[in-house]
Amino acid sequence: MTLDALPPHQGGAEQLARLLAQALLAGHWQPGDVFPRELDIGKHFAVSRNQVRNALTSLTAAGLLERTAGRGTLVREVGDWHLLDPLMSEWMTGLVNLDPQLVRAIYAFRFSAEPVVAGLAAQAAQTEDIERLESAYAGMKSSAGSVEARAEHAEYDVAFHDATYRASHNLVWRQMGYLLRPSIMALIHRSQHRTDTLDDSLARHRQVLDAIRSHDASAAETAAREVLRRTAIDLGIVS
Amino acid sequence: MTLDALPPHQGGAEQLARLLAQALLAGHWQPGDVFPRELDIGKHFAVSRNQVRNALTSLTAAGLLERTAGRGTLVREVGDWHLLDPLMSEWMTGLVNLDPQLVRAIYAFRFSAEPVVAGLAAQAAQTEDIERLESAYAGMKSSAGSVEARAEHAEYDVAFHDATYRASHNLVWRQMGYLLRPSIMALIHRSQHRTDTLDDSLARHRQVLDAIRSHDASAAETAAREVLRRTAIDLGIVS
DNA sequence: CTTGTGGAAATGTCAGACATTTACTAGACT
DNA sequence: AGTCTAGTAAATGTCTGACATTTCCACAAG
Repeated sequence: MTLDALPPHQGGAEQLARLLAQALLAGHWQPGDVFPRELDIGKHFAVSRNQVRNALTSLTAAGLLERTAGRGTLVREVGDWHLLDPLMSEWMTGLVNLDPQLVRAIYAFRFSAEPVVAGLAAQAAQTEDIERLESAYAGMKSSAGSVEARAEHAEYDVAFHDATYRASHNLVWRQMGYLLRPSIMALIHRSQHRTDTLDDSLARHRQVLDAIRSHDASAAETAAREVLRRTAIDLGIVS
Repeated sequence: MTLDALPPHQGGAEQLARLLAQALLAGHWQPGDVFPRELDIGKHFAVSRNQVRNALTSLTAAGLLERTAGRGTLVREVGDWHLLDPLMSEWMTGLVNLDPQLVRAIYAFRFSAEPVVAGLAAQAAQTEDIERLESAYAGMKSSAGSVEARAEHAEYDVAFHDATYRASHNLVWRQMGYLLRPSIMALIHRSQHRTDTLDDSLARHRQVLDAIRSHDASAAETAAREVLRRTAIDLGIVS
């Protein structure tokens, strides 16, 4: 694989990093492939070697690449990617054709984890957590009608789930909020968002909110599972 | 806080990063404090500005620091730390006096997550997963007797739990194996490792192994909970 | 067949100058 | 007095060129 298929770029090393990362995430290179050399990348995109090195440092930290002096830069296999790195979430979020294997893996994780998190949230939620959830829910509701507000709706959707993770009041679970954004964005992108499915999704979110507000852990668990079942349908994972 | 209290260092930027990170993790600086300037760090440790910048890049990527041109380097608050970053695990592993709040947070996470993971592992485990678990269990057993083999025992303990996460065959859960090392190391460091508690721990691990081997998800869940109850006692979280 | 030696090619490191951003200070003007 | 506006200092960010180090490979000597 060469660099020729990649679009031009404009801006600093972060833009370059995003560009290269998304090419990797889209599978333009196979695991074990040698990645282009620093100087070639710099020449192709007309940036300094510094910028290239900064970008590659990010990709290496995210587990996408493996660099060794003398040998060059190799592409690591999917199992080694740091899916929980916030940078990864950012890169995945803007990607339209995310690898279906990844989408399914993230969904499977959420399906096993989020009920537990919702249960913890029901136990640990404070007033401010409830307020965050209510505010996000209200946003989802108000942006549910129009088609052009689907980006806004997605943001509120992300905010709702992130608020759930934060409400667990656990430092580790809280970190995983990052993972939600690409998952939900993929959801929004694939689903048609017909009015009935949106209403259904909204109702299920409300169940979660109510259960957490009344500190009912087991109700929160089952309600979270129901939300994710709806998600699975919209993602095309089950029918 | 100044740099004077830190031990000297020897080696590349990674060593320096570890040193500074461990100082941060130990709470030598408060959130919001200004971190020493690049040139001062370089002067103090007699390294080039490049090394310092490389080290600080790692700390920034891990969410420990926030850097802005003109203002300087600030220490971020605990909630922003990327606890799931593998580098963080590496830094925490070698730290003797880990913040008890962190130890408890990681333990609470494991207590809520690991039963689920064990359940998934029971459903998804292949032959090679079982073999990994058995090999780790055998290592734990063989190194259980002697006191001087406690480091070796810890490695097998880590390997056992890591194998459990891997056996879930989920790309996201698999990433979390990193988090186990500092947790288990803290455990080893604090517990006296008397023979009876070791035997008890071993027996509970065996329950998990058996449940996964026989693909009994709910048995694996309860067995994992039992392992973690033993862990909680040894960590001094409950009595 | 093995071993060693040299060179090519890649990433890693260094040093210095310069750019950019930020915060603060002093002064002019109203 | 108060407020806006240069101007300056100080920090991180960037560029450039040279050099160091590691790795691989080819080729020749034993």
